[in-house]
Amino acid sequence: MADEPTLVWAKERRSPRRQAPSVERIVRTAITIADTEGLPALSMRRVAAELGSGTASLYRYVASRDDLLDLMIDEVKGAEDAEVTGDWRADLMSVARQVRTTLLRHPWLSGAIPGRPALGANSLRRHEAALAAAAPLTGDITFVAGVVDAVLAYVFGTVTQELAELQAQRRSGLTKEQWQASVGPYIREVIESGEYPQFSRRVIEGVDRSAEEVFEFGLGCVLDGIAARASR
Amino acid sequence: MADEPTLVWAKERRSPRRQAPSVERIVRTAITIADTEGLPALSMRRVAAELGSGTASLYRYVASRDDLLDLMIDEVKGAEDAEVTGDWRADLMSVARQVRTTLLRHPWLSGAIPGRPALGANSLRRHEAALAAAAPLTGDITFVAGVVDAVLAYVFGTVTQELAELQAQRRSGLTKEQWQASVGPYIREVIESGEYPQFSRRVIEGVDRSAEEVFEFGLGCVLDGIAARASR
DNA sequence: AGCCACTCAGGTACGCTGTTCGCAACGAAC
DNA sequence: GTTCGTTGCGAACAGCGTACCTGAGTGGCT
Repeated sequence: MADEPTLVWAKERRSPRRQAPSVERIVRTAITIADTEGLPALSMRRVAAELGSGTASLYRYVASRDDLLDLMIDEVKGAEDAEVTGDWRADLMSVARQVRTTLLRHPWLSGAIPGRPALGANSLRRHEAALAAAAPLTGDITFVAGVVDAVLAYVFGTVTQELAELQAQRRSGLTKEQWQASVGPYIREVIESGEYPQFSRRVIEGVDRSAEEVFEFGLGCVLDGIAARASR
Repeated sequence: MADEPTLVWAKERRSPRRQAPSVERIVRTAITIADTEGLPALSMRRVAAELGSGTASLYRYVASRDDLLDLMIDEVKGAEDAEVTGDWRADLMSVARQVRTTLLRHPWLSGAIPGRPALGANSLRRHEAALAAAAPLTGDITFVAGVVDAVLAYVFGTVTQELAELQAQRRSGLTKEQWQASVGPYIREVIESGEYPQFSRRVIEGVDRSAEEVFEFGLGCVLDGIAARASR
């Protein structure tokens, strides 16, 4: 302390060793960024900036951006927690609805999942819960597995469809009105071409059901089919 | 009003007076690159190199990489061509199988679709075909639309699951054996933890069915469910 | 023939990305 | 006090999408 530099401003700014960004903080921050700004906006620099740390520091905790995505996916799946009542139909519906909510709450999720096996702890827990829900159907685990795969596949598929328009809208950077104004004429043109009679009927005559109703309808179909097969 | 169309398909193609790297050649080249090397390897420079042209030249025919992806998706869907016999079940199965084949033939497809509305000419044609296939079920177009959405959602979902492991394997750059050797111990550990009894049963007792069988089983469920709901 | 208007290929450059390397600063152990 | 492993991170690299601009080539006009 004796020979402290006399001029404060002559001192270089030594790195004050900021607080360490743990894996969990990194993942959580990445998730909020992806939630609010979309997957393309999620860069390592962006995460580091949000955390107030250096970019390179992240690589002490996460091997790569790809790994970070894997961690994000599993983290987000951890929010689900279904209880098993023994009524396979109700339980599977509950699992399906939870998966749907998660996918909708994190619009980037459906785009991040393809190409990655779901082997994280939370993915496994969810899978386990789904299997347990379907287990009362039969003792044949192969059948149960098939049922679970089918239900989860359906859920992922519908929600992906449901999100498509929303995502495209966001990507284009337009407001909802601007978007519809730019899509409308194209659709009208398609209809007027006369080449897509069923599609036209769907657009014109079809009742505009909410995404939730569409989801429940399809889910009902799948579960009905399962019930039919199980009782054979 | 400046009606700048946001949809690629709404933009009319300019007619190149001179023969040059046309849109079709660009799209086709991009598809082969994505097929053989994966989506991440698909860069504008890579496409230009393959075509023997300058990178910047591509932008005369394609507005952006994103637009190129839209065009690729629609191009690839053009290969499908289902005929309608009037037997809704057989016809829907045929549509479903064709969609599956397409998704498998182009492993990048399932990862490129999320976030994009399917409004291209070929997407519409396929949707039209699916609606026509389901039309004999009932006169209620809303019901028909729901059915088609459910079936296509299921197909997309299962194939995405089916591709997950394959894609991860490719991403890791390992051979099939190396991959299995690296995953195996982890799975064993998961099983031995005892926390996932149903999952363990599935792995140990479950019959290992082929991807095709899994697909057909789930498809059967969905169609059975539809049949049950239609007859009510 | 000479000129203009125009199209279009493509080199260059900018700002961004993921990721690596090596150094500086620290806490603990000796 | 010295050493040593650990940790934060500035700087740099290769590669990306793409906007800008130059120059070459073409067709129609005078």
